[in-house]
Amino acid sequence: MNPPVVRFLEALEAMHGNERWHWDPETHPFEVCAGAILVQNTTWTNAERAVERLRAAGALDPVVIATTDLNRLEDLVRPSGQFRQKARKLLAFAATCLAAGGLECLLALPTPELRRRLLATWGIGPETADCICCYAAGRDVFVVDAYTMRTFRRLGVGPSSDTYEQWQAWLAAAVAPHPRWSGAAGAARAHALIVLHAKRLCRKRQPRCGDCLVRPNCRYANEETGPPCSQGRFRY
DNA sequence: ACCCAGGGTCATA
DNA sequence: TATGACCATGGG
Repeated sequence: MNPPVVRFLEALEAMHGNERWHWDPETHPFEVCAGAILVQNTTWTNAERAVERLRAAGALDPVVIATTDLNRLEDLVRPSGQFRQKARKLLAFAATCLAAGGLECLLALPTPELRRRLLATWGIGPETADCICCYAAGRDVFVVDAYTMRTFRRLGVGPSSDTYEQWQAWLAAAVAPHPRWSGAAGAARAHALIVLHAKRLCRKRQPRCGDCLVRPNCRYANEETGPPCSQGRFRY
């Protein structure tokens, strides 16, 4: 276990614990999967528009997706950007579902096999696969994304080697066996908090270090040539 | 009028 | 295996 990392997560809980996260446990698994694909390299607001359009069309379902005309699908997911690619990615994921005997069967597979099948699906890479494992299948899998790497790099901690797998293993080792942050629920909670934190305070540009409880322990916030930190006028 | 966002694929060397 | 082009909408 890595105490500074655990303390960091506790601080995130204090700052963002009351915020709502767009994938609560009752979100339908297919909606989570579609969202994970549609949010690739875009903002959540754009992805959410596409999800709502799919919902309105009754297309948050692998069978419906698989039987929907490609042009129609492209039109539905247009607001998420890269709509031609993403329409094909949804089709490919729907095919993976059907090949497994349905979404429920796919998500019931053992984690290694589930991850293998997701990664073998065109359009699904490590991050999207782990997002689905964690939030749709409820597995003990850490999601590594741009937010995760940015916040931990700024904090001044991280794996020695800068690959996706190294970050993932480092995170898992950093929290285990802490009951609150390890395990499936812990991994999901930690990632959700990191995303909220990176969006609201630890932003790429104009980070609001002045509002951040972690500031005393953050390398980035205390650099001599300091980042442009705003002064605190933000309440928790 | 820029610039970039919670990636992934493909071509090239 | 490493790097870069490409995808494309919407918000700052």
